[in-house]
Amino acid sequence: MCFLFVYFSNYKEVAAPGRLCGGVSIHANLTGVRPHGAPQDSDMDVAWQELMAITELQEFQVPSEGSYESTQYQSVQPMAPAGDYGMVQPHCGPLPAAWDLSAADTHEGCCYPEEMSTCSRLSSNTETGYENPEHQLGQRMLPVSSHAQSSLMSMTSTSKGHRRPNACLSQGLNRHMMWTTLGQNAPVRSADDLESDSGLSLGSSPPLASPDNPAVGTPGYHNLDMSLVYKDCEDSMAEHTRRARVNYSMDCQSQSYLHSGEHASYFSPQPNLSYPQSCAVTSHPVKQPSPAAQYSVMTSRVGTHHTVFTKPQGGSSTPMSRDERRAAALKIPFPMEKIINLPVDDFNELLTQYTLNDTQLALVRDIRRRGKNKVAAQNCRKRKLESIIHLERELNHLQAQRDHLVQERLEFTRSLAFIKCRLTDLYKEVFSHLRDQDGQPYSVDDYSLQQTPDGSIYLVPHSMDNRE
DNA sequence: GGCAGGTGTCATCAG
DNA sequence: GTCTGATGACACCTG
Repeated sequence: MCFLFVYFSNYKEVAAPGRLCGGVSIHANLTGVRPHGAPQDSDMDVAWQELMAITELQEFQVPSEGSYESTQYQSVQPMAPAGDYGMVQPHCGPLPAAWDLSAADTHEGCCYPEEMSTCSRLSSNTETGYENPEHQLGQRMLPVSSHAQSSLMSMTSTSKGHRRPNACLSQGLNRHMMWTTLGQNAPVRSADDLESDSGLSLGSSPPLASPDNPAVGTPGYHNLDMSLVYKDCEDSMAEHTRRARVNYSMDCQSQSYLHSGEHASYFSPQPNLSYPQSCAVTSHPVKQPSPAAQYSVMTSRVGTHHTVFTKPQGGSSTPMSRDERRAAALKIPFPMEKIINLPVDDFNELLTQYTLNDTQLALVRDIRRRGKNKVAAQNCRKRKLESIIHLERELNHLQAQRDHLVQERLEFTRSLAFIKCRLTDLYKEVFSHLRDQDGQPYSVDDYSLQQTPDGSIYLVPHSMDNRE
């Protein structure tokens, strides 16, 4: 046995809004005090008649002037930049001559004295409205009448004080009282009057009166659903709105008629979708950008950041939303922005400053709920899209990483094959230099080279390999 | 008319 | 128990 020593080489990552502006009120409309010189358009008349046909609405009495006139201006506290209420509408066309509000008595008892025609307001007093918070603060009105305040407080006192002033109002007996009071002449709606997406909270609204729902018709629970009130008045307004869409030349009139022009900026919980869309526009509708793009984040209270959306400035021909129409119909004495965006404590405090009936309170709470949910849904969808984008980016990154690893494995495989080939060549070369005692070369078939731990290389016959 | 995207609303759940 | 935000589901609208 010979010993050979062979050496191998090695391979080697968001105020108080303060004083508001005046305007023609739904109250005036509903009580038959048609604004002097109101538009005579037949469509307007139809809408008017539809409104007047709502007996329930006629029954709504504007609370004593003390409760509205003197209290609605009472601000809670500075809340939002005034300009966010979007009272500046530079593109408003001429006010119809008939709308000389100064001569109209419809302001008396009007729950929306702030809803003066945007056009006339702009022409007469540009500082009115929300543009000037300091001015608004200076115009705070007298506090709520003691009667109104005490009555409401007595109804709403809870263990949480102002925290939930009317938690008991939106439920239970008070609701029955409400239907009893309001349900005497509820119109019967046909099935096709119902919107499939009614927008009414089932939890806060009474059941619909229908043959299928006999319980509703029992004494003390008259067949009035809030949706009837909502629906009937909103139907007429919606119809009006649809017509207004068709005929833009009616815009100015329609806004004055239903004060939608002001409502569009005053009652809209959503962005005002009217941009420089002048009343003078008479034909082509203006393409509206995505509402989501119009939301903005603002600070409503000093030191506290609240995410709220604000209304873009300007615009007066945006159709009123359902909630806007409902709020208008029920004479909710504060803007949608407040209803939706005020912190809960401020919101409850606001409610204590007005005398609202159960229907109004329920509507306000529904509006607040829907408004907040709307924002939540928008945020949710935004997060969803961002999440999708993030996942897509991560997927792309992981695919790239996978491709890189596959490529790397391929290179390692090639390298390994090369090394094996090289080793085979060296093996053969070593064998070619080996000779036995007789000077004869060793056969690769009969012998193999093996290395010991100490680095020594041995020539081992296959017969010995088999034994091991 | 069908389709896709956007939006509002409701129901439900969790904190 | 109530309130509120998040979210799925649905309906509607629009291009």
